[in-house]
Amino acid sequence: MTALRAFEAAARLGGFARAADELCVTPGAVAQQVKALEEWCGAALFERRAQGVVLSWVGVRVLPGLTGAFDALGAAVGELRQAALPGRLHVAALPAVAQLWLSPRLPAIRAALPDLEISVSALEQPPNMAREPFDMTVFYGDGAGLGIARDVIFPVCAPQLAGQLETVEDLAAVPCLSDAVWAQDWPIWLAEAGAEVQVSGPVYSLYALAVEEALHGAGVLIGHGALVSRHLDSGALVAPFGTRAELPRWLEIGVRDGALSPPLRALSRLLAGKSSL
Amino acid sequence: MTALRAFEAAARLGGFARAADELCVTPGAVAQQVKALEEWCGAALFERRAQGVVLSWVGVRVLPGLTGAFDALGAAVGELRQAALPGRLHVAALPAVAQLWLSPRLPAIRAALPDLEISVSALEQPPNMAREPFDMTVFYGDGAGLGIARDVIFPVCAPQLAGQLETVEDLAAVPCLSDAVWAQDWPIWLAEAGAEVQVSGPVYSLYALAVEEALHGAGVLIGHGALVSRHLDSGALVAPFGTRAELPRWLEIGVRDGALSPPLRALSRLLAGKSSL
DNA sequence: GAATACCCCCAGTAATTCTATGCCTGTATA
DNA sequence: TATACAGGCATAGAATTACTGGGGGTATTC
Repeated sequence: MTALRAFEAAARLGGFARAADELCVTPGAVAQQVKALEEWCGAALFERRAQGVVLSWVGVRVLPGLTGAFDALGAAVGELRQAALPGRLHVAALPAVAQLWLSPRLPAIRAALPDLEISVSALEQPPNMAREPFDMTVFYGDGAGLGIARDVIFPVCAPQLAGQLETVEDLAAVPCLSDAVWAQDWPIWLAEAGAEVQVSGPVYSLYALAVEEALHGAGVLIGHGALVSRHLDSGALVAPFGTRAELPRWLEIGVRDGALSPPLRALSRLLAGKSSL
Repeated sequence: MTALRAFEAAARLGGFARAADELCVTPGAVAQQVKALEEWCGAALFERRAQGVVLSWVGVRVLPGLTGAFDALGAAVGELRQAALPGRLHVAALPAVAQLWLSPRLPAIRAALPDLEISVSALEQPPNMAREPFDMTVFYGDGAGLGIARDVIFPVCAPQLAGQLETVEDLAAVPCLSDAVWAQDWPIWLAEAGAEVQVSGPVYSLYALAVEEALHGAGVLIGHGALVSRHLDSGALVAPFGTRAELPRWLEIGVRDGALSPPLRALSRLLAGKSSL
């Protein structure tokens, strides 16, 4: 059973490490389960190569059925959760999105939809909606989902720091904050701005933390439109330069395939409709 | 996961005890799993009544999807086993059938189909083919499957004992062997024979054991046609009376729904074709 | 009014699964 | 050519999970 899950994930994702990631276990655990399954059925499911594993013929043959079965199981579990407590919604979002975009909107949404109980989980990677018990996701994606806003980046900083920034080249003289997983943001924007200057500064593992530091005047942050607009509106942050770089990705809402339940439809409408905030 | 299995079985079979039976665990284990699932999803899946449990509205709603998902999983596992080792067949049969009917036929079948590796498991109850990894079952059923022979019962005994049996009433004077799960055999046959006589004798939990005892002259056994015909042919047992009671059930072969693999087709043809033996 | 057939609860135990570690192999980098 | 690195293997011990076995309760059945 567990072995089937491990095999399905490894086969679908093409590696034990990735499967381990999805299943939230160590690669060793996946390897063990796959090996147990191979012993049970008496045939090799993968060919082991130095650079990873590739599906054997038997594996190729059984993967579609297995994937379909697990998807059906995931759908049944989702149906169970919804039938049990129709007003409960569970949203998964990138930590930065959850804290900087979703969280400020929740009070108004909870007031508008008082019968809903909305839970939020912060995840680094978008979950597999067909398997995990989430009702909605808010992540940056390639535009396949329900788009909220294009991701645009531009430097932002506390107002008192903006006086030091006359030209783009002045950035070399101040700390330039950035996020670890979005390490390319500064180079991309600098290229867009046509600047040759090298910038440097502290790197944060949590974007919200970098925003916090920028609010306190710790440096210039490379801001993401949707995540800093609130502070731009309030004046707590300002954008010292006019140049904006558009990234090829959108902040978007994802829902399970199939019929949207009324509460889910109401929530997604509220979230998508307020994109201009 | 385990909880989903437990719930599905309990809901489908209408009781924790029956589910426990199918899953080969104690009823307490099923109750625990179902309770855990109810706590996880936050709604009652069953209504507890004194005479058992009945599905709640939520339970009714999610059962079909869950059953379908588990069936799909079972089918995928079956596909895996077959793809891994196409020549391996696993037959489930009633212990008596396995020992007295199937086992004598296997040598000839193995000779005819040398590429097949045929395993046999003795089970008291027919397994759920959609879930358990069996390729074929041989049980007594109501005629829905591939019938082999109608179940007929009649007394049989060792030849030296037959001399003591002039009339049906003489049965009261000799030990009348019977099987624990087929306790009604003697009353049914006696009613068919129109006799008022009361018979008694040792009861066996294993029909094959009762046959063995009858061969040794320990008493008169209520014989099942398919299970004693071999000994009647060899003369090791004789039927002292002409009356035969036909039971409303047939010895029959069951296979998974869908396409029969060539090895399975060959095996079922051999087994069904040799029913006259 | 016993016997039966269910299910509930709890504590201890048994089984499974996971982590942690060191090792190996082939690829990519310097 | 040397060196890091990514991915998988193997084992033992640890943690989690699931199961058993006991006692108890409540309706139906004969």
